[in-house]
Amino acid sequence: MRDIVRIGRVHLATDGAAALSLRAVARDLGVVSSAVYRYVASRDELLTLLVVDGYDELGDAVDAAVERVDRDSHAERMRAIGRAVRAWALAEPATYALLFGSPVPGYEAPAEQTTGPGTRVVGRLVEVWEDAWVAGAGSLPDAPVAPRRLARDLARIRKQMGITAPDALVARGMLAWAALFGCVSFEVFGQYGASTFTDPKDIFELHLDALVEAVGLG
Amino acid sequence: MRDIVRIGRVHLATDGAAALSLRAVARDLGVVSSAVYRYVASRDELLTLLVVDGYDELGDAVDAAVERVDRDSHAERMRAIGRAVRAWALAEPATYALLFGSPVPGYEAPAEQTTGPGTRVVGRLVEVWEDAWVAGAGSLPDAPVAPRRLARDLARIRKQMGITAPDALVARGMLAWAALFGCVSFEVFGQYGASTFTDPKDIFELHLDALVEAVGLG
DNA sequence: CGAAATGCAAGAGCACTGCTCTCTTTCGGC
DNA sequence: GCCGAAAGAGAGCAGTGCTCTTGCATTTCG
Repeated sequence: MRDIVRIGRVHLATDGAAALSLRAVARDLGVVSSAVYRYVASRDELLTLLVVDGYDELGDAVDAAVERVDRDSHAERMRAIGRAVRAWALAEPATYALLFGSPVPGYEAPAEQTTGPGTRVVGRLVEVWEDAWVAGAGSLPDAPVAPRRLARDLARIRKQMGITAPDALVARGMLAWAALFGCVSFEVFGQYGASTFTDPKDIFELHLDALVEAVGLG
Repeated sequence: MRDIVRIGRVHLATDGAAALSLRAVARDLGVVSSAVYRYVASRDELLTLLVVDGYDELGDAVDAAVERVDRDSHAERMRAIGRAVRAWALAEPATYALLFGSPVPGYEAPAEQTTGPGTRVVGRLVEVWEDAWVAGAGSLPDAPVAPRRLARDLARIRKQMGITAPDALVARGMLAWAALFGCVSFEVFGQYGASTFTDPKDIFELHLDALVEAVGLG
């Protein structure tokens, strides 16, 4: 069982998500294909196991990185999260693609199992921003955001996550969140072009600075 | 031949990229599978045709949108590009996923055919920023960017694309580019969560404003 | 201690996939 | 009318996900 996930991860890293074959996993396990169906209901369920596994690993990496930084250094904590996401994504591109790339066709990750681990990263980000806000370290206006229905949506989000930070910070946070994964995806998926940068980390650090500034932690 | 691409697009939209089957396309075409191989060398080549097709369609959509806006309204031109990308992505999620999502396993888009159409969107963005810069409409410092090797990379990019705008604008432009696709991907791939926003366009417009501001066109 | 019940893996089989090969039909130019 | 090129048909190979039945252990119960 544990072995199935382990070998599945190897295949995922080697051949990618859509090429994940239960038969091949069974072969590597030295067992016939029907035998693994005793432990895993379907290929999709194996995919779900790998999704959860990936979210957990990313979450652990982010947790470890953020805890190494002083709790009062809000900007640096945010940078640590960004760097951890990027480093993990570059180390595990196939798993990253499974989590944040195009959905695998015909496969829908069951929400009850994946939303928990899936929100760990954004949860950490929100934690940092909220900390900065209550410490008075932010520099964003606390005026409510423009369209009223959007303000209502943001109010609901604030309530759900227990945030006291104002609309502008929540909205900017979502942008920074999406932008962070946009940058990482561009780099992992090679959208920038092959040899554009001598060291891609340079431009990432610059972007990270801009995102820190965008949420008022400059 | 044209029919193959046409039906391929239908299947792409219906079942997704990895489920694209040459046999199914042949069936819909009322022809046996081997007959399709007279026109398309492999499944990967069909995928490449669809990639080029998708880039072209997105490029056309962006071109049409940006040309409807006055050439001097730089911020509004940038917004038009962003809106066009989002609208097209939501209308053609499968093709969008093929272009900007996880790479299809075992398939590498041949650069010589795809880089041309693939750079149309970013080319338009660069055009807008460069226009704004030469018109003196930007509000970004023109100090060179921090690490020297990054400055060299950016200088090479400027030369390649014929840009006169300073490092800071080029770097911020790349961030805005990645952030734009990050936002769109989050929305198309459902990373935000299912029913977070009453109208997702609200938050997108807000993010668009922030990106316009980030490149100094606020 | 022997028998029954249970757990687990094997193997065959179905329908599908990409792709290659050979055979046959069809159609246009001379 | 004929001949060659073009294009579809069909069989076949190796792979896939998944189901079902069979057989072999081990464990539990009478």
